[in-house]
Amino acid sequence: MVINSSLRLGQLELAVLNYLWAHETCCVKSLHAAIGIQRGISLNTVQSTLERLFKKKLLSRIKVSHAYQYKAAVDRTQLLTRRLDDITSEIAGEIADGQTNFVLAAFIEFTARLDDTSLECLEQLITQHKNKDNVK
Amino acid sequence: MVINSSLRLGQLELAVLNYLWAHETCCVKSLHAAIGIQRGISLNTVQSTLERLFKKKLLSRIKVSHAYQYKAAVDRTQLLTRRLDDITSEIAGEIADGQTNFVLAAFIEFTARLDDTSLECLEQLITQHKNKDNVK
DNA sequence: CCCAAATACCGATTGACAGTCGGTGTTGTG
DNA sequence: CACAACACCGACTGTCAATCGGTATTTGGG
Repeated sequence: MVINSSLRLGQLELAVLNYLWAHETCCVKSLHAAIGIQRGISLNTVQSTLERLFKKKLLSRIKVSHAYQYKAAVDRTQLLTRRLDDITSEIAGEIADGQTNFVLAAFIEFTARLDDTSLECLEQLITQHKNKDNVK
Repeated sequence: MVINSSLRLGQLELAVLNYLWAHETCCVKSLHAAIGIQRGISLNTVQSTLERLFKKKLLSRIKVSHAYQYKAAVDRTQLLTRRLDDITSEIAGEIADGQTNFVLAAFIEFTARLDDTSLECLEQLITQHKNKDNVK
């Protein structure tokens, strides 16, 4: 019995998502051509991975004639936000009030390492986000 | 062959870390008393988990008479920062220049959900971090 | 100095899950 | 309506956390 609903993704699953984030939509065959062949894996393997991702609600699909057309159901930011939820609640146990500072500290720490302008960029995004709220 | 050096931690491992973050240092026995007994697991299971965490360099230990005294080798913020590295590079493939905006966006998104004052708090931390750099 | 209890360490087993693919069922289209 | 293209199911593997029994080791007391 695992309560942990944490969204664990394998390498192939991530590769599929990355491809779909860059290419909007595609079918199993072209995905296999794009990321499967170079890995020496069969079309069926790609197929299974797509089905797993579909069951996880990370992909949507519509049937076009024979084949499904797959599309990412979440974007990078959404998935990353979900993963942030996962790991912070793992590490914090519960995100209790006032216990969130270490999370923010890690954000700053991480952002500062990216490059020289990242912290400024983060500040701008905060300002933008506040304005968005006001407009609402 | 798995290149993925990603730091995956199980629930018991996390529980151990959480306990050690709150209690500085302790031995296997008291850890078992604190978090093992209520789970109905044996002392050996706790022991194995501690060893696994030690091998992962997440705990340090010193021998006091018979028993080791274990201590967290990383704090919450450090571990979270490492996990941030993991998941962002998973989701981004490579963190290329200029491709980091979605990460910052997720940080903002996540922070904004915490509570009303979190974004202000984040701004303050940014300012503090900048000042720290200047002083250096 | 040696024994027994406390403790560490090793190995085996289980369960979950991604990756992998063969085989079979289904379904449009010529 | 038959065939090709595709989806779906089931099986097997590898990895890793969790679990614990058994054995080696160490130390404090007699």
